[in-house]
Amino acid sequence: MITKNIIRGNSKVVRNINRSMILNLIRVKQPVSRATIARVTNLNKSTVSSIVTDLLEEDLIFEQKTSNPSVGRNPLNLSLKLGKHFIGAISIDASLTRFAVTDIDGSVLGTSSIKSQLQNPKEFLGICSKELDSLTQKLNINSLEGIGITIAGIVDSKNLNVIFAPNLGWENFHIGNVLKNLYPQTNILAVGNDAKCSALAELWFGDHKLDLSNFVFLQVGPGIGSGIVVENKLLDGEFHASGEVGHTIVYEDGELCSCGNRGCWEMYASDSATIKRFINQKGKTLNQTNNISMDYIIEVANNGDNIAQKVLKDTGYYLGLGIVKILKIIDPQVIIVGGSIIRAWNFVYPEIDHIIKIRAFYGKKRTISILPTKFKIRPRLLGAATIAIKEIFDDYKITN
Amino acid sequence: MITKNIIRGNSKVVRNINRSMILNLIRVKQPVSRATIARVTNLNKSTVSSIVTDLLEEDLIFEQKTSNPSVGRNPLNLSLKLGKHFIGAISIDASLTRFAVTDIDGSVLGTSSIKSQLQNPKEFLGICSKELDSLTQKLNINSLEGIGITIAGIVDSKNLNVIFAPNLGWENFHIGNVLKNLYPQTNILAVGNDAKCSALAELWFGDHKLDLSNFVFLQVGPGIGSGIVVENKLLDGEFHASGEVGHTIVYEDGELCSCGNRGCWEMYASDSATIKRFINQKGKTLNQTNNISMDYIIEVANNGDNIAQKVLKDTGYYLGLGIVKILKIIDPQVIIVGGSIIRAWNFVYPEIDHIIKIRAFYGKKRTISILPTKFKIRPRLLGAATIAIKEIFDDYKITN
DNA sequence: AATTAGTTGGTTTGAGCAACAAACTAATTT
DNA sequence: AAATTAGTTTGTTGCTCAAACCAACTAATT
Repeated sequence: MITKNIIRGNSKVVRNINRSMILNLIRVKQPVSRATIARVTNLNKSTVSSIVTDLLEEDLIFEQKTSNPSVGRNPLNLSLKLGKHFIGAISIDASLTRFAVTDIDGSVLGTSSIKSQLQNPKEFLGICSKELDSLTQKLNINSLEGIGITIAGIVDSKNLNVIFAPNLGWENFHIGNVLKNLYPQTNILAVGNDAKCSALAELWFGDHKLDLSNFVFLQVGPGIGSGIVVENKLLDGEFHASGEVGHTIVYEDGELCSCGNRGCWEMYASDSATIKRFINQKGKTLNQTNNISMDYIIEVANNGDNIAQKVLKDTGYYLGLGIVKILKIIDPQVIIVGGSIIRAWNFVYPEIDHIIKIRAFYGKKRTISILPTKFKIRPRLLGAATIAIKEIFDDYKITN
Repeated sequence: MITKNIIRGNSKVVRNINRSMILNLIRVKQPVSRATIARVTNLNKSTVSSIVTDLLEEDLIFEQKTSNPSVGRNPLNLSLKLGKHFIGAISIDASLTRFAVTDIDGSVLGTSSIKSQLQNPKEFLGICSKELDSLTQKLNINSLEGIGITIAGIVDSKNLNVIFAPNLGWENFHIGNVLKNLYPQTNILAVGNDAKCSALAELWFGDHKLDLSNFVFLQVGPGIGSGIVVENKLLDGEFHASGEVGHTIVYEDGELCSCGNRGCWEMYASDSATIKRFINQKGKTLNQTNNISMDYIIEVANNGDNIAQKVLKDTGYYLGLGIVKILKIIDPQVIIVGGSIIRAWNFVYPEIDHIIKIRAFYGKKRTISILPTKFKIRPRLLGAATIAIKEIFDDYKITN
């Protein structure tokens, strides 16, 4: 229904919209002057000045003199003020739970990690909160402006509810209530799916040269997940389950998957699948098979191991099969890939590119970039920070 | 980039947002009173009155007395005013071009059709304009408020440019320029892809009980296309090519497709594929094979023909294969299907449903409806009207 | 070195617009 | 007549906007 989820306009909303537009502009284009902001936003100079005054008072930005090489009065450069507002990020995985404290520009101030203990989610969140507090204290930070958590599973981010996280064994867990108890003072408490939040992290803190607004983040790990961004917004899905690409079928009657079906994409292109193929093809030449990792395969491939190279190339081919399906349905600008596999990009990418060239754009004059993520820390951990930071910067937007 | 495509707020924008919110509310919930509008929109009563006065003056709505069973002054019911503003709709196909004139509620006042002559697109549009004019005159209508056109191909709706329409043999045809010449007086000239506009038609004029906002319209014809609606907006795609599902591969190394690849979905689930399978399985028992149509197959299936029934059931199975892929990526509320195949729904649907139950929601407690469209005229023709009507009703929206 | 014109950045002022709140009128039931 | 609901009128508030203004700089001229 067209009348759903529509927000009425009034002067306060207008102010918030313009405020967040200016704040985001400063974040992305910093340093930037009031005059430039007025030019690119089409807002009146006086309006910009008024909002900038507010932002300065809120300690979100600061002003700095510059020398302009051209004529005229020198602009006053505006930039984000760091060291004032801090964010706690938690990424919960089946095995490991990672922590980070970041500034509002996504820069990481410190990290730590503990083993996940998932039997009692409420209790475990208490342990997480202690770990995050100790990390915060170690960094001499008094308090956190917001806390973001990413989870490998289906999450209702609006109602802070973990709907279904089979890898964690959690189902219908109202994480929001627990968080509000642990952090009664903290205004911003945000939870999201790991792949979706990784996509958000790319949108907010990824390579700005890419000018991302429509793209897919593909998370390749033990399984395959994705986050789809359409016109700067996450595609959430009616039941918060969009982008569950790992179990799309690429080979009818293919390999049996844990989901009960045959031929799921992640039976071919995930890390588990790559490792399994490597072990199978190596046969008995391997001493022990139980600790073969992606890192190991990539290392021996780089050292000239033919089988490892073949296995990685095949993974590239399999990745391509699924990526083409995504391209045809979503038609994104770019696909960004995260996971161990990107460290084998030299083996993997040519295969992906090849299959895309054959299959994706018959008759159409276009190409697409498939790029590895450039983040230094796990995208899902930066994603946890992003989903909280987003609430500081983002407000309503006007679209058509 | 987050700062792209953002519109600044000011009082004019606010007025337009609230105006279109109220107008759409009247359209969907009519008849409805000012008081009710104020309640559901949270707008102030006086604001509602002011905007309603404007809409009455513009002849878009009218007022009617009612008797209220409860206490208090009786509300004045507001409804859309019909018979004032008319829309011309054109749907251009490889073989046939259809015309309709509709009112602003999407009700069809008259239709006609001509053979498509696609060699010279500019000339053909001239012929179309004459046909539409004569239909308009026949209906005693003076002028059209807007004209909408749907095309089987990739269309840049913003710039009114047909980028690539292989079935029509058109490429990079700036249809907007031609239209502006033919209709210099008409403010609203809109062009779109047929499947996408069919989805718009479902959003605007489909079954309101469904409360659609996230769904996929699946167009099954000689090929398979789709239109994806996310939060009441069409997913357009970076190159306007989203939803091109017909050439996603369902069988690796399957049937050779005209696109050069093997195993494309439309080689199995389209009408052409269904007809081909019917002819093959009937073998030499058919007198002539060149005029076998979907209608024929459905008719004999209803009359008990086992092979026809089997062929249609198989089409249902194949449709299911591709639908599951869409579900996993988009996670819509509903999928609405259009095309001849829906007249065989009793044969087709159980197969679709069966494969979805097996494949789509492993471990998750949910279901999804796959429904046939309920429109009386071709969805793509109503879609052509919709894309023009949309411009009367829709303006900027505030979202978050 | 001093002066003046021109240019650009940013602020102040007042006008205009739209939503809002509160007080009002209107019409109906109990 | 009292209560209730619908819709209008009036004055206020908060926003953006336009234009005039001040500030600070360069470039050209004296």
